[in-house]
Amino acid sequence: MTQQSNPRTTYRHGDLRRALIAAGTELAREGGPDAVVLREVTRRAGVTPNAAYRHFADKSALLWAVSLAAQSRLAAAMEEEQSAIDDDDGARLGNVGLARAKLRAVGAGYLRFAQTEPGLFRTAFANHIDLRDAAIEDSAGPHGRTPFQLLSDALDALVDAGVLPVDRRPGAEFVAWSAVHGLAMLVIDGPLRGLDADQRLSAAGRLLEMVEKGI
Amino acid sequence: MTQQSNPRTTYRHGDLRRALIAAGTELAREGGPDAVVLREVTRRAGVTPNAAYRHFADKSALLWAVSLAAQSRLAAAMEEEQSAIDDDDGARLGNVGLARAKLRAVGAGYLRFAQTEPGLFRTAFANHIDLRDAAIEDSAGPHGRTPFQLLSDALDALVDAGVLPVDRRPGAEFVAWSAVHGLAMLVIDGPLRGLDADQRLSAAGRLLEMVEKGI
DNA sequence: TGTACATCAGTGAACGCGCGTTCACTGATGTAC
DNA sequence: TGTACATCAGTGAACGCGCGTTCACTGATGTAC
Repeated sequence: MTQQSNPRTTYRHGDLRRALIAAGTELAREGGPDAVVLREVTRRAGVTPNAAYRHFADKSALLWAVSLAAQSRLAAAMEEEQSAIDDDDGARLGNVGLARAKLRAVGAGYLRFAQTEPGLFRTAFANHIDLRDAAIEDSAGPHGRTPFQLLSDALDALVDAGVLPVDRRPGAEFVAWSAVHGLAMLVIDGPLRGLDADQRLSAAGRLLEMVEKGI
Repeated sequence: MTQQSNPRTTYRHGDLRRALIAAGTELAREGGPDAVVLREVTRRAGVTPNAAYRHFADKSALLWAVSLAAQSRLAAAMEEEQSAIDDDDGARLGNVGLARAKLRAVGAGYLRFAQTEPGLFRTAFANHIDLRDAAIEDSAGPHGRTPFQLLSDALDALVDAGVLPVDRRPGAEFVAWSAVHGLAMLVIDGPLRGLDADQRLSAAGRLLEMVEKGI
């Protein structure tokens, strides 16, 4: 687990920057953004605290990098959910059904990630980062799309399929995102924590239904 | 501002518990839950740090009390928004319109509070408190209803008015709350921070519209 | 191919800080007689 | 009404802790000749 168990043979580390982000991500996974403590990160990387300053200006720069990594994993979870829709489904559902399914997958992936990785989820939103910023390539998933871009893509597809009127497209990502994000927050951190898996799934289904109907 | 400017003449404070909660609430207002630091709270109350231990078991008990106070203010903001609907409106809108307006006011009050008091808003949700717990009277607003109860009341009224089918009532608070909570979080803390007042208002309107249509 | 040397990633020790919490105490208040 | 006393809210001093950050350093690496 720790780098200590796999000790450096050389004086130099080799890829400390990556190792620090990895250790920080692991800490974030376990305890959210507050758990990303510089000294503990370096400890896990098997390195002196001050070594981190060769790679990051300060602690907040490190946390920022960890947050981007968390966003990237969120994007990956969303893509994964989408790719579970295979070609057969596509043929069966038709253009309209497929577009709906893709949007639903975006939301489902988002909610699944929040529930299975609450620490990373909270870290992704920790530093007041603007997720819409497409320039931040480190926050993208396997296919190079950020979480926000994946949502936008799905909404665009909904317009292309003729499901969503063009004049309702602007601003649609805000309300769709809000609904899904809110449920995620209430379930992992907030007053809906008590819900069991079934209740959560049904709330998620009900919510995605509301988004489809009300958007 | 500080108790120092209004120094105790007596050895005993008189109402330290209340004063500590007030100071803690002020700190939460300024910087969210992390700003509620025991030593700073006592400093503002003009009292030694250890004096707090006469009234709270430890720091987390103090933060809990502050969080309840924040929830109470949230409830007050929601009630305030509702009471802006006067009798004239009621007569004009009719039963159905009034029920809709009341629900909309719940959401609008929630969003307004999040935007004008982001520190308190975040503190209200800080300690993994179950907002549904009706027994916690300290979190209620002026009329003795908690935020969750106000939402439930509004949804019940929607059923009574025949707007919301009875069989869609169960679980409705989860999705309605999620949508509003999500927008609040994204706007105050998250990626929608950049929105100006107009954009926020329009996003809020659009969101509440989605809830009404999709619930 | 071998040696001298500049580079710069990581070391080791130390700093000041503010935190939450504990201890034995003091002295204002309200009550019993 | 006046005095003795128990109560307990707030004091003063101190603790150990882990944090982020800075300093002058060391020694592995890659490059120039």
